[in-house]
Amino acid sequence: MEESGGDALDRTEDKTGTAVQKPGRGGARARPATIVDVARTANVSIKTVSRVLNREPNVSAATRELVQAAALALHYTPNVSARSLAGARSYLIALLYDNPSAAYIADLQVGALSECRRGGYHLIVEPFDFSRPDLAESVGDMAAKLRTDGVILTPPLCDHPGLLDALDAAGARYIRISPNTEPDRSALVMMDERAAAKEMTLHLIGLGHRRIGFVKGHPDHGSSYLRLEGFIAAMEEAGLDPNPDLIVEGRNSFLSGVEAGVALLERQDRPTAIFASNDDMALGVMSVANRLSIALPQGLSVAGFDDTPTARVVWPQLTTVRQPVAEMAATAAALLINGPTAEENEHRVLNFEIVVRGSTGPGPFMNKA
Amino acid sequence: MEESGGDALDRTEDKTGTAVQKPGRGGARARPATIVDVARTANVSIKTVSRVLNREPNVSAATRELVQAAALALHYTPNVSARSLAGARSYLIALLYDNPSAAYIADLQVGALSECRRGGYHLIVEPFDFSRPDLAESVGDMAAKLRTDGVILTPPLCDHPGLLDALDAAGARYIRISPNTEPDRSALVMMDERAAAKEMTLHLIGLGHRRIGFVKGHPDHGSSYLRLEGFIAAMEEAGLDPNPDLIVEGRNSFLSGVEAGVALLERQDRPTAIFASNDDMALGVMSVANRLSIALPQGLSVAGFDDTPTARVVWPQLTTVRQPVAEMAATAAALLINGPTAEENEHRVLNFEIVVRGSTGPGPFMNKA
DNA sequence: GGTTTTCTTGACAACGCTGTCACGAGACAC
DNA sequence: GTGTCTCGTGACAGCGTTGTCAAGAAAACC
Repeated sequence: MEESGGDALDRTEDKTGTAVQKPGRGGARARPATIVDVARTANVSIKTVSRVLNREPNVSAATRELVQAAALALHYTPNVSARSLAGARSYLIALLYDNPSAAYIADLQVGALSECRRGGYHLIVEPFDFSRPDLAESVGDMAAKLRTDGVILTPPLCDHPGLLDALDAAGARYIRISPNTEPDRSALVMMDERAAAKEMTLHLIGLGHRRIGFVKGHPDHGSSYLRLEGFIAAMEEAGLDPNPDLIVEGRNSFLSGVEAGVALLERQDRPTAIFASNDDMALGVMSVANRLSIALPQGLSVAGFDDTPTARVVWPQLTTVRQPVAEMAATAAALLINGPTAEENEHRVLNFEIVVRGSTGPGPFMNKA
Repeated sequence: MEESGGDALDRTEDKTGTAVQKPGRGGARARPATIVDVARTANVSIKTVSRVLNREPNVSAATRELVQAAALALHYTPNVSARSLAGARSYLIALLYDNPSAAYIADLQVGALSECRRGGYHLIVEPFDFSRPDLAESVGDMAAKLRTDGVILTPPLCDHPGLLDALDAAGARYIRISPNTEPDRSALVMMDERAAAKEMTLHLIGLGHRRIGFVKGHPDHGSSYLRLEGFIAAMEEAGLDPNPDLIVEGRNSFLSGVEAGVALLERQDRPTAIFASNDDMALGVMSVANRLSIALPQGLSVAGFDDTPTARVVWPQLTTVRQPVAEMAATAAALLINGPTAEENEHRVLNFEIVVRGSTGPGPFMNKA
């Protein structure tokens, strides 16, 4: 029955200098404790160990403690691959993106990872080129080979119809973050972008601005339209006519912001405030103002959207809208980990925050009381 | 031959109310093709399929093609978990970090992921808090449960001695990026930071600057010392005495850069150029100059280190050192995927690049010819 | 007290793949 | 023609878990 003799898992704990390192190939990996070891130590069946580890019901308190003690003593950690192969869960969540913004992705990861940790899950990141012709196919393959318990889809991937089909076909669960199409197709986590853009516009109007320029976002991004809608809604609500000449289209990049800035600021009746659909473009506008020696915020107010790290690092610091990106990802991960809830395609709407910094200030119609 | 009948993947499309949904668990996922299916289709044994897929020798060309065709037709992708469980490789690489810089991590990922794709590997990202007391233990657990084929360690984790011990004990292969301690303990990928700092300093000197300020990096980061060394070496090589009063310590953050900038620029004999050990601090210095109405680069040259995205987005754009971060990660991943080479603890030194932009310009001693 | 129900536990068969070993068929030597 | 190699292939046993099912023990019922 024993064979417990030579088994004492050879951790390298005892580095007394003798270090009997296996000679063979460099690094012959030490065999980690398995569920069998734990079962033997606790004197129960492996199935019972499995039950304790998975918090299944119908295990006596005494047995449970016995097993837990054994697992702890042996430093046992269940092997993810074996679990995935044998059971229904893989303890893997994939985060898919095709997004040029490092900050955005990093924030997403922070949020998703914090939830993964809580649930003993691991996060696999997979960038995909939105314009690849075989995008849907390769995402489907990924889902098949990894058998992830969930996929988090970020813009713009979350709006790729073929991709969603492929995921459905593979039977993969997924949650979309800030999608713009087919809202009822899956559970999703989003922010009210329209309301945020509206509130930011009202902030500018409240400062006394009337001639306000707007830089639209990339036409491929659905949120571009929502943000524009919010802008227009605010203008109309304030009784202002949004001048179409002051609405120019950008492509979300710094450079396109520069171009937009030139178009808006070289006009004779140049706006006294400009609201750009994202921070990078707002920074482009700011650099143009700088070149034209227009002082901020005295000569021009500029507002952005996203609260990228750069927003805090320029002078003056940029007034912008903070998206709860990490929180959105955390919510998505939690939804995936905890499985489908009562509500099938749940929609979670998270709160934004208007961050007022130095780049916006009183305009010509400010009521100086 | 058949079995194509009842298989038609049960989309939830038809939510007509009758919904013959398998009663048990919701969402019964469509079964992807397995190696058995391919074997049956190609009329060979599963072992032969395995051989073809793994490019093993001793398979006739005819058989190989037969199997490949079958695999393609069935859209077969090997299951990662099964491979990992049965074989020696897990096709998983872990990227470990505890680094506040989103851009740095994003670049690392880009590089590592590109190599992973090539080799059919997947990347698992795992942030770890450097100061956690149980850091080493939890990293060891991770290695045990995931059985990754390799771990990429980034600063500052790559210099945590206990962590390296734990990884060694778990028998995990790892490669460190830009480590500062125990260079011979593992394979590593790095850049010559000292040479880069030296070259940047020479650039400033070449522009005619003599009184050059230096902002040191965070004392916990070993690279801080290397960069300082490079600065001093350049000064001495040019016959200039590095004035200790013009060398101030930062903590790698924008704010610490602001503090350093104040300390340096409010002096009576303020420097005509400042070289900061990273971009964030350089930007802090720039914002101070801005507030003090010192024009760049006429009144002051500023240089950074890292080439963060922000460096291109400020005005004037920041002269800085580009680290090949993505390339370093790609190299590390490739090293892990392709297994140990002849050279045991290989050291790969990659090239940096001095990126001259608008924030540096001629100084008072510029030779106007 | 006998019967039914509930709880606790373990045997055993997957999961989808790779590693090991063995076997038959040619190729080559003598 | 016999023996020895090499090549191409397949049987089969795991890898470390979970799911299913059955069985014994304890509790609850009438």
